[in-house]
Amino acid sequence: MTPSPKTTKAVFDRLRAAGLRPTRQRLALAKLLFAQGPRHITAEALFNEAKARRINVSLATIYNALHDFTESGLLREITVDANQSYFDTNISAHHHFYFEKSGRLQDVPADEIHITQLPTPPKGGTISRVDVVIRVAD
Amino acid sequence: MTPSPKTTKAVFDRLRAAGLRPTRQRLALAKLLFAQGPRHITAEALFNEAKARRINVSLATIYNALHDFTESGLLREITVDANQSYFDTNISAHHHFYFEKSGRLQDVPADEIHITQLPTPPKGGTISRVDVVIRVAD
DNA sequence: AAGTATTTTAGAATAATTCTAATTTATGTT
DNA sequence: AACATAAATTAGAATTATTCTAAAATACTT
Repeated sequence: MTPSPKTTKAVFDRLRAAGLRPTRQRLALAKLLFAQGPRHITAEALFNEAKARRINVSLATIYNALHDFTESGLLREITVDANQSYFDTNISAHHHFYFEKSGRLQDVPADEIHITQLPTPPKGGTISRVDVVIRVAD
Repeated sequence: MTPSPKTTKAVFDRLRAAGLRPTRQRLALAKLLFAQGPRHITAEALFNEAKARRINVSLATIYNALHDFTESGLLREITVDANQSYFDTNISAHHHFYFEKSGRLQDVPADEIHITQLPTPPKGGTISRVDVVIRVAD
C-alpha cells in the first residue's frame, strides 16, 4: 500500500512553507511525526520508529531534522528530563503534565491554566514563552 | 584565614539535620553552595569552584553530593537546558526567568506569579510541584 | 581501639548528542 | 535533459555530561 498522496502532498507543502527542502528523509520523518495526533518524542524513539518501518535514515539526520524542524517552527523542544530532549508536535500554546515515575508527558491545553500575574523581565528582555510543567507523582 | 566556625557549625548541623554524614567534602561543598545567597550551579561549575579554592574533591563526589543534597531536600534540581543539570540552593517555592541567549537563570519569587486555575491530574496522580519557566529572549 | 557501614575516589563505562569530511541529492539554470 | 551549485545526508569518530565499579579511606558505634 502506497502512502496517501494527499498526506504526502500536505507534508511536502508544510516543509516548503517552513523554508525546508522536502528531501526524502525529511518527508518520511515529517510524516511519522505529523500523521498522527500530537506527540512527544525523543530522537532515539523516532530513530527506532523509522527503522521499524524500514525507513533508511541515519541518526545524525534524525537530529538534524528535529533541530531544523524546531528552528523553523514545526516542532517545539521541551526540557523536563535532564538528559533527554523531547520534541513536541503540538506547537500551539499549551503546557504539560510530567509524570515523574514514567517520564511521560501529557499536554495541558493553554486554557486550563490561568496565569493572572507575571513579572516584567529585566531591562531589555522580552518574554518569548512561558512554560508551565505540572509534575505529577504517580 | 580560617573559615568562620559559626558558618562551619551551621553547615555541619544542616547536613546532620538532613540525615547526611558531615564528611570533609560534603562540608566543603555545602559551604560553597550555601555560604552566599541563592545560586544556580552546575556540577562542572561547582567542581571548578572547588578546585579554585584548593578543595580536593573528585568529580564523582560532586555528583554524589549534589544528588544526596537534592534527595534530602537541601537543593532542588532545575531542568531548563536539555543537556546540563542546574542545582538551585533556593528550595523555597519560586519560579525562574531563563535567559535563552546566555543560559542564565534568575529566581522569580512565588508571589510574582499568580496561577488561579490548574487542571486536575489524571486519576491517582498528585501534583508534586508546578514549575514555571519564563523564557526571555535577551 | 576495633568493627562496620558509608563515603570517596580514579578511571572506565555509558548515553545523548554533535562534529567531520566525504558523498549524495535537490533545485535553478542552461 | 544535462549541469552546476548549494544544501542535505551519512558513517563513524569525537565530545559532553553523567554514572558506574571496585578499591581505599573515613565516620560513627560499641
